[in-house]
Amino acid sequence: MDYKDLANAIFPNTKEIEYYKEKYPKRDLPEGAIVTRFAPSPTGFVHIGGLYQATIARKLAEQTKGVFFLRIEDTDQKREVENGIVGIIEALKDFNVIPDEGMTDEEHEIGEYGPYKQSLRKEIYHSFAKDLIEKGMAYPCFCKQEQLDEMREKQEAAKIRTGYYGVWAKCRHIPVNEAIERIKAGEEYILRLKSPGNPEKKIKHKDLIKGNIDIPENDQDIVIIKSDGLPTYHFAHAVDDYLMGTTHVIRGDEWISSVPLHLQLFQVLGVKAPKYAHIAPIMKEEDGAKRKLSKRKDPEAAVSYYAEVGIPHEAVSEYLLNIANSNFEQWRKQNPEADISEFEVQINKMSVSGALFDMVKLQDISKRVISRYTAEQVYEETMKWASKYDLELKEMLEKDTKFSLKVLGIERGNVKPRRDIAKWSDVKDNIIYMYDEKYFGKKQNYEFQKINDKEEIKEIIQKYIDKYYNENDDKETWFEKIKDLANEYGYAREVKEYKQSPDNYKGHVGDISTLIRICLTSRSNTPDMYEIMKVLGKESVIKRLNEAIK
RNA sequence: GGCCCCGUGGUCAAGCGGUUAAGACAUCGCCCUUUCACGGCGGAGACAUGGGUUCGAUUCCCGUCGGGGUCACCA
Repeated sequence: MDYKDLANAIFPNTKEIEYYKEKYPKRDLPEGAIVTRFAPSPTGFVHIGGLYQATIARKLAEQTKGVFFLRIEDTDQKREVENGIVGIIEALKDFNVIPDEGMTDEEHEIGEYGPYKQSLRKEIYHSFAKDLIEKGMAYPCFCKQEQLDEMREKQEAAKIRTGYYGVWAKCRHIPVNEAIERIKAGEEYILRLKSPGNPEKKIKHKDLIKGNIDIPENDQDIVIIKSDGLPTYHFAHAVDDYLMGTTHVIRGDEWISSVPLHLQLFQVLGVKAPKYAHIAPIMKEEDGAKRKLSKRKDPEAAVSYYAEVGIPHEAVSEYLLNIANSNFEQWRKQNPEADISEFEVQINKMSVSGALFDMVKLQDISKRVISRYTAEQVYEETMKWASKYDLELKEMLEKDTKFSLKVLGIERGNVKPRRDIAKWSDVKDNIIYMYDEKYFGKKQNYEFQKINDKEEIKEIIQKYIDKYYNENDDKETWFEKIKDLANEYGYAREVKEYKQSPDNYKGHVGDISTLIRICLTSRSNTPDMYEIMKVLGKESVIKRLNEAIK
């Protein structure tokens, strides 16, 4: 009895690994092409850090005319979530991260290197596991969970390294014929790697982001096939990324400590390992301590959050690129109109330590992005958002599209566009006072400023309506008239005049226009008042002014 | 605890033995301006710490401190 018999006892009918090696030939790609992937578990939830990795991976593949694929890592059935795959695909799509290969919905996929869902690749893993057993590099382990726990306790008590290795790896030394017998007798088992590593020695690993790191070799006999027949992450990673021709593995740096194991796996499999780029996580500060953005505690950890509050996906992508390569900012300054697909990501410029997530900065970027939009784009995007999250806003906007477009177009499209919308959820509060149906019928709270004497207000506004306001005036005339009005009531026509000799005046033209602004909108801060009056139209303007002095 | 990574203003970050230590966001002041937003100008604000190496260290080495990651039949 030898390893071959053992292998056959465990996997009586699997294909030879040669079969798979031929089925998935080396990819025919130009020199230097990067093949990479995003490989999430199908929980439906995409973490901002995951999107970050996927964004980088997507761009790297694109830049080198390589391939970016989506692989679903569903080897842990406990974590399965219904429609988890679609959730991920949709989330990626929202941010314009489109895989070249991989799952396209819960069942379908594109690409020649599939299946792209690990649970469908069981036989493949079995073939490779069998090959390892034949070579004496893997073995069945019959240890029960309790035995493992007990072992750990002993190790902890003795203050030595925990785990299944060396003398602790009891099943490693079970004779082949005994193992076969126990398997035939129906005893439960899993498969472990017979690690050839020596922790006294260190491997030198050159990470694309972190640079040189020396880590002790792995000597843990980790499990490669679980009792449900599915592989562990580590084994699946090695087999899949070999077969799928992955050249670069881009993943979170929590994986860095398993690099020795992974390298060893590729080594025992006798295949070339990919290059690794370990990305620092996106962190959050809480109570003075840094920690990873948490799925449970931080709503902003989920990419869906940004859609919910209405931050445009370009803004999120820009922010992510900004964290990835700090020269992005400079590039954006030089190419304000360019599409972000034109920006080239350099992996070696990525930060080695985790950045704190900065919502303020994101919103600043978002304001910039939105300020470049036309009124039509703002309308369209806001409508998209509102129809999901704010029906009142949707109704308000679509009731009179032309009017809404005019409202959204105020101080937009010029050289210095307004920069006051960071997210679609800001829009409503920004413009609601422009809508008569929302404005009237509600008690307005006029917070008068310098001019707050009721009688004086009444007089001034009435005078403005009767004598000065004309909806056909051009901006210059319109403002001249406000100056005249100011003058008539003892307010300086020019602010400068007033500042030179404040004793001669009750105030200046600014006080008058502020008064009109408040009476018109019930707000003291608004965009350009001339434009507002134009958009509102005569009827509404007069009605509003009258309402204020009622 | 073992192993690994990291440590430049509040935040993100340039820097790679000699710099007045960039820039962006935030903050403050001034200017522009009928308010706000925009824009312009300016201010404050940093190399965690102790030892080396060196003519010279933010840059290189070691220790300390601090932060993070990882030690599963989860990924």
